[in-house]
Amino acid sequence: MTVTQATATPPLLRRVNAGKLLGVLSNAGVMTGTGLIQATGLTRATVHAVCNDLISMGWVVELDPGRDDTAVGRPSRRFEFNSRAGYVLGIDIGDAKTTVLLADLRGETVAKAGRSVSDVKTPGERTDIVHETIVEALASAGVCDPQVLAAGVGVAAPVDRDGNILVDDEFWRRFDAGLAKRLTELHGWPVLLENDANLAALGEQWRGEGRDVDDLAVLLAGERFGSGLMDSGRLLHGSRGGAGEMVYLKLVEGVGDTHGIARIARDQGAAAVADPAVDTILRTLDGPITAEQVFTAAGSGDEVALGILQHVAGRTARVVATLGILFNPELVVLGGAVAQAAKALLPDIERHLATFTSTPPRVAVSSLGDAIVSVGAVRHALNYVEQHALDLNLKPA
Amino acid sequence: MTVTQATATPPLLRRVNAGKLLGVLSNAGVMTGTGLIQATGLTRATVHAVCNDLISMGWVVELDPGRDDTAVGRPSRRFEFNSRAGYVLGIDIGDAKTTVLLADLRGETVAKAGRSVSDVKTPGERTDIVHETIVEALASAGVCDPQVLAAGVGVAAPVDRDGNILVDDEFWRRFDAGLAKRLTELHGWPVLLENDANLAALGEQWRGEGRDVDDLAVLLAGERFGSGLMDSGRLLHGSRGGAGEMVYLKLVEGVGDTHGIARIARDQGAAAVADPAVDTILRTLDGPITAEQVFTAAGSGDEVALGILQHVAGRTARVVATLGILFNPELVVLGGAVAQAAKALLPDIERHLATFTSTPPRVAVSSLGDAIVSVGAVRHALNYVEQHALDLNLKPA
DNA sequence: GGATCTAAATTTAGACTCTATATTAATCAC
DNA sequence: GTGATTAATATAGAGTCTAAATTTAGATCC
Repeated sequence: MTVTQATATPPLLRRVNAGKLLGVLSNAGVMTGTGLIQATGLTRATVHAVCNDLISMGWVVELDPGRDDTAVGRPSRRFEFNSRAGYVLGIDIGDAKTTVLLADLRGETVAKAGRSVSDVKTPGERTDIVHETIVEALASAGVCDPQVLAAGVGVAAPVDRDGNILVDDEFWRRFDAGLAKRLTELHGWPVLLENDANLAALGEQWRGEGRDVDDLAVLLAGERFGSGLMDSGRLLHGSRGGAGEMVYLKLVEGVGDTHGIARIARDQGAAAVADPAVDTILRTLDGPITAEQVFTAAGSGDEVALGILQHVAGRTARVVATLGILFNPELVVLGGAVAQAAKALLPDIERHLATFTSTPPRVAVSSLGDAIVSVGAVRHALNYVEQHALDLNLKPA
Repeated sequence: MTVTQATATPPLLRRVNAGKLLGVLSNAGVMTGTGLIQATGLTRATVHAVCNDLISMGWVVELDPGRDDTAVGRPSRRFEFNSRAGYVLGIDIGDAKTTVLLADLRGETVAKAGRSVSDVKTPGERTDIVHETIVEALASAGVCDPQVLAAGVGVAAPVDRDGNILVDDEFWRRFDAGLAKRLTELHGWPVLLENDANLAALGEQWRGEGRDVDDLAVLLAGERFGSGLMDSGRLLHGSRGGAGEMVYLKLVEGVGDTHGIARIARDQGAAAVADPAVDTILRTLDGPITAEQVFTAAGSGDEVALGILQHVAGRTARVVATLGILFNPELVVLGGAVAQAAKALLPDIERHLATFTSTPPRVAVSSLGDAIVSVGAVRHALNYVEQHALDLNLKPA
């Protein structure tokens, strides 16, 4: 048998150089030809050839010639990454709320939409709500589907490296398996599923407390503990997407379950009120006790509420300690609904933490608020776009 | 200012293709030109050009032309990875024993040497012993230092991604910091430090129970628990090399410290003997109780010893559970001195494990015995060689 | 032994991308 | 306008690849 030889000419070098140049341009501002020569080590001829390619593809725009550094000589050609060459979506499908962020290719938010979902019954209903929210976000910015290059989607379930949701529960499997496919059918862009805590870690590293930190854990600490783990800038998934799963907490002394800060505060607040022997401001409040009320009461000096927060701090410290010791992140970021309130707990958490390990991680509170997952989802989509930039066809508005 | 242009022509494509071809050849047997064309997708002209390069560099040898598949036509040129183009060392510097493995570039062991070290006092002494063991291994195979391309070295301390040992203890820091530098001075080859449990994970994935497993944890379970974690084929290090550190076990219910299987078995055996009310074969044995004796006694039906092993199994299951849940490996391999004995505990461990998680990892016992770290160290060195192959100068014997 | 067949090696031509250098162009200062 | 300066453009040349034509080494058949 005669072997037929390879047919297509892979313009490998050109591809490599185009990727390199696009990388430089995408996280720098306006750059001159000379600047690119210095940044990439390539020749001027090559830089111009590649830039012309990138311009014709739509990834780069050329500005009027001008001068940045010197005031003499022929003005430089000036190139800029075309951050409006396309858009990405960051979608957080939470239990109670679906959030959609539309961002340009620099990650700047262009539009935002949200829907609170109280009681969703079927996979179809859920998908519909997500779809509506997306349509709203796109419409408010005047962006149409063909301009969207990818969507990152965070779900509260294990997701493996390939974006497959892996849960045993039949209902959720049907819901989630259908979701990505359905959204792609409806809109045409690729849907990249990822675990919500993992996206939170991406978000924190990108635009949160974890900038320049490559070994990072994010602890979502609201109703239930969940964690996203990043080692050397890479998210951990484990074999079935289960990395970061916190069920082991039931084996941890002084923790015992995966209940988060809000839940514990609320439960203990309610328990205190239920005991007539306990004296606390909380009793004077209407309706069922909320976590916020406990934090507020502690802020105004209520001894019982303070005691609850002490307990919560100790408990949280144990959770952080286990993560900190086994994974050795440089930083653990506390996120979720309670993040801001948890700021007051930081000193206590750090104090407890020091009793568990002599090399504790830094602990910080997320400043991304409830956008922590959707911001990470945007980053996830951007990563995909950067990876596949030279294979994507950009469509003008 | 005029920008001077890049000077050197980087033969990037050729490098890429050479790497690709070398990769194919290094884990295949004899290959024909045609076979390489099919494996790489390159043209015959390119394949031959690159092969000629690799032959002149020493990485590949050409055999007499022959035919493998068909019996007609012109015989093929036949190429083979030159597994004796150089050698690597895998060194395990354990508490009690230093083991040195000399392997060829396919990883086949060529020589082996070991030294038991009872009481070493100074960093210098330790280095001397390691050096002696290396010299012995090299001599017994007639290999000289210039033929050695790299050495992987496992130590029982945190090691970061760059091979730096990070311990607070001043003594160990001096010892370890000096070690790599000193060995390189003495022998000339690069020394790649890595944590011993991490190397164990590399070893298991390469030649142990973890073949074809990319998400893997190795639990060294002898005297003290230690773990090496691999996610998607990559070892975890954490920010200060501390990933896999087990001190969190002091927070785990039913565990409480990092004592390993051997230590617990021995301690509980001794405690049983110390209690005159307890009836056990162990009492009839001379000298202090050892872990082996407890396992043997259990094998012969001693109730007390069986009870101890039950306890050890439950305890180990908790350790495996925490790793399995948080990190979600496909497989947890038990390694260390007790590995073979622990085989008997597997059913019990798995039974307990199922009570902690509904998706437990597979659990297996290492078959690499006390070579688990040194085999991993060989793999670590081979990884380095593969990575840097085209930059290394091969020296003939 | 010589013709014939096959598969692979070798040769040759051509395309592409890069570097390096020479030439041209645009702007400012005087 | 002239000269200095800096960058763009054009040109030449070196490498590396693909693709197609040609040659070669052995097996088979008559």
